[in-house]
Amino acid sequence: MPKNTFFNLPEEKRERIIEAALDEFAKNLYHNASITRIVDNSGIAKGSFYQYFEDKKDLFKYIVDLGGKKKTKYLEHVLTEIDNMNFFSLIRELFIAGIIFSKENPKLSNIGYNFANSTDEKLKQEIYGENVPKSNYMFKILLRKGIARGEINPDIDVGLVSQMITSLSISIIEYFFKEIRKTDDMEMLDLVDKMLFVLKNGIERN
Amino acid sequence: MPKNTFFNLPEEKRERIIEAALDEFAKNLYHNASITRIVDNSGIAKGSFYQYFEDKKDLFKYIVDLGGKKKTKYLEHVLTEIDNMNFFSLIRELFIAGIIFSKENPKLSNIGYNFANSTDEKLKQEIYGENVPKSNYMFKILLRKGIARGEINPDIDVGLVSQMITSLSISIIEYFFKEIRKTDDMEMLDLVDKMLFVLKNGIERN
DNA sequence: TCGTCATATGACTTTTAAGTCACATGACTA
DNA sequence: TAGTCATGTGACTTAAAAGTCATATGACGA
Repeated sequence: MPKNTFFNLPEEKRERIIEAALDEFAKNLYHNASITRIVDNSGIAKGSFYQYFEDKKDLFKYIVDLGGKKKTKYLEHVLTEIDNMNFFSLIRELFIAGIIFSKENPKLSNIGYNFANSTDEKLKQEIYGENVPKSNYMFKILLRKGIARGEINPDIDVGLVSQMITSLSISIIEYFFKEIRKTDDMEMLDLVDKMLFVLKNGIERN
Repeated sequence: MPKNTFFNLPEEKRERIIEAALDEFAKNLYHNASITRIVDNSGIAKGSFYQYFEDKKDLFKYIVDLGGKKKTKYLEHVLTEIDNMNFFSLIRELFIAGIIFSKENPKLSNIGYNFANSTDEKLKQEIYGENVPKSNYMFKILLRKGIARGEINPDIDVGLVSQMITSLSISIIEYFFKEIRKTDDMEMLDLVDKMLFVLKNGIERN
């Protein structure tokens, strides 16, 4: 947790520091990111930084947490509908919310994605603590509900398929940024629907 | 390219250096990996290292290339069958070959995977040069052939689906290591077939 | 006006890395 | 045997990072 001094700062200054940190951590993985550069780019003194944060990890955890909370905000309205919508509609809304989050918060999204994929398990433990994000787990629950309701083929391997969907949910964001970029939202919705069609029906010609 | 001195080394010593480099680069991303540790762990002097390699990048490129060539060896016998096998059999063999490569070369596989996922485009350009691996592209070709042969639903978005398959081909390796680990090969084949079933038929209950 | 306290500062210390270089070694040649 | 050349060496140089600390500032209350 940042120190009180950080939260006492005038908002404009706090934003400047967060912006510089987002830039730095979006461009560099944790170990390669430089506090010196963050400090230079936000126009504060090195010493001041350590008035606001315990250390580099403290800042990084703050940023990762910001991202997690913000992403949760994008997803939560979907998850309240969990008992009112069928499986594929839920997944559709989750994918869309995920894409919009990444579109509106590209740096936060990038930082979270890179960190989640990093292999430094010790650092992950320190940063995530109890809050390890497990989208796998969420999809497992949704799949089980879907099977119970008769929407999903009960013969599937739920563990494997939830991993597949997790991986597709990331993949669609990558594809979106790589191939579509400055699109109108219609194209994005079209992409999501195409992916869901494949997930529903497969690609074999019948 | 390593210098001639490196290739003139007795095999045992060369292997020691490669082993130490694999360890280091598998544990740490490029920027965080330490030549000093590689040198210590392989029992050679710092100065000797620079007799063998131009610099850190030279070694890393050599290791990444090793991985690429080795992986190609695992895949190439499948690709010679491209006109004799149907789409799903080809994909099946490619997935299996990929898993076996990762199983038999976990460090090389890890290094390649992490590097391919890294965001340092400048470094990627320097390391890959012309040889940027594009498994997407391979799947695109296979999909087009599959559509031409009437095996694949012609309405799919080939670009999107090839991205999906690329992502699944990585996902299955992750799942294999996470959930199955010390398996007999039957379990692995079962996993591949389950994933392919979903890709073929989707998960919706009919 | 004076004193106090939270905040601001940047030169400094320490650590760790990549890469260099003057010199050592030892096998093979004339 | 003497000389040469490829190879081996580790202390050294340079660079860049995280984190520290003695000191400065300035707002506010008495």
